[in-house]
Amino acid sequence: MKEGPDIAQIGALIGDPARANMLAALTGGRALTATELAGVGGITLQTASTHLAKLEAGGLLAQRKQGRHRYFTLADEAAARLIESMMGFAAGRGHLRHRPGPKEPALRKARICYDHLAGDYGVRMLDSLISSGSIDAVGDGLALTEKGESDLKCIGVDVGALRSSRRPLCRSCLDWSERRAHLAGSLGKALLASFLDKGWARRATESRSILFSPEGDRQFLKLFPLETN
Amino acid sequence: MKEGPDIAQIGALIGDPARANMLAALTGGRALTATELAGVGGITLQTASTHLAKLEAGGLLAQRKQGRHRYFTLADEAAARLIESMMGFAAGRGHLRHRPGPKEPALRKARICYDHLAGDYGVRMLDSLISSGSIDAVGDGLALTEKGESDLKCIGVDVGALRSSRRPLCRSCLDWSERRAHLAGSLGKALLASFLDKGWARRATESRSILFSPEGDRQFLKLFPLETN
DNA sequence: GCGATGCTTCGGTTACGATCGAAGTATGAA
DNA sequence: TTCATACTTCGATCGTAACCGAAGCATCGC
Repeated sequence: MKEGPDIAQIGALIGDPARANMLAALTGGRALTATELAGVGGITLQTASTHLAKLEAGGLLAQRKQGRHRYFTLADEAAARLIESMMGFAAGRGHLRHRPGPKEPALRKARICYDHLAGDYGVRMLDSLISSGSIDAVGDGLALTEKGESDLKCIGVDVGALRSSRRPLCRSCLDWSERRAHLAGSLGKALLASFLDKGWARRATESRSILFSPEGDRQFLKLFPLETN
Repeated sequence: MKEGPDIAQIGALIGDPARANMLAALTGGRALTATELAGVGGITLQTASTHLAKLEAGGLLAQRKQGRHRYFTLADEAAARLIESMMGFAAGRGHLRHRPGPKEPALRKARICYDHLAGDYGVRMLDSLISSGSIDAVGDGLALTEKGESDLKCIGVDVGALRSSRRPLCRSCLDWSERRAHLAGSLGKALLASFLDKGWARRATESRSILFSPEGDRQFLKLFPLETN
């Protein structure tokens, strides 16, 4: 025994409620200050400071000093994916932080997941891309097809530029509210960015919700129709 | 805030060293008794009993009563993948339970990861299957090709039977010692089973190592040659 | 039936870490 | 320089949960 990686350390880091709340908040993709994170954790600034130091030492967070503020984000995509996968598992086992029910319908409809679209709309988008033949669900993974590449160009997403990054283009991410996969990876990020850019939707200020305008809603639903068979 | 799944609960479950050790031991795929798990956790039977009850309540473990023994396993593949992904993350951040170095070379060479082959040999096998065209690494996932299906039939792995199960055929799993992917899923399981079946290798009794016989070693290396370019 | 083994439950101790008040450091504004 | 804001470090308190000894069930072998 005593061989292999030590999962107890990160487990313990995530295992504290205040820290878990901060991590969950950072899943929103925004950089937050220590004071803001103390708020979401429900603790004082001093306590938050020690928590944040521990999370950073554990490799879960990264910080960037800017003036007298200190902005925290999840350390990288690996950290984000770990938190997301824990959320998926927890949701599957019914470990929820609130009484179940439609507490936050907006959140279930569309929200941000690190940097891409999740919730009902996220799942619908991936389903639609697959049924239209833009994305191949082959084996356990996702791959963009040639048709998909040209279709996306029409919406204004330049796939070529995305390919140059080291980050995978398509990645499937388990949605905790829908219990199904939605599209992550640099393509997922670019798509969400384009919706925001077009003014179809905007980020809520206090929550992870993505709020679609009536017109944006119409466009989105037209662009990603549901399979009808 | 307070929306979404509660990751603190499972985090705390995994965060205790004794529990983490037990979970890591169960990654070996074998069902273990409460007494055995108390041993790997370094605690008394009473303490282990309460830990195991908590892990089961949290949905991480399943138990099966057999006579006066109580056998524990990871609850399902989702639980196993969660533990594996935490191991991968922990290893990437240098959180190891022992002083680094070649402590357990056998373990790094070949070991069991829930139910499939991991370590150097596991990574080599997947690389070889990809470069021979048996498996397509498309997008972020893995898919068996027609060539692969017929090739595997020659080694005595019946892919048709595997397809009928709900479990995905190919799945990539991050190897914590090699920091690269190896093959999981029902195909990964079937391949390891066939090696054991053929007598090429056997499981170590006290560790997660897979021990290849000299002849098995030869056969394995011949069957899965390394790309030489 | 009896004793032995495997495991659980109970009770009490103990230690670790989360918490906050208070004081200290750094950056910016005036 | 002085004051204010953002954050860290120190010190002390306090609660929770890990832990084990002892006792209680359940199952097996005889």
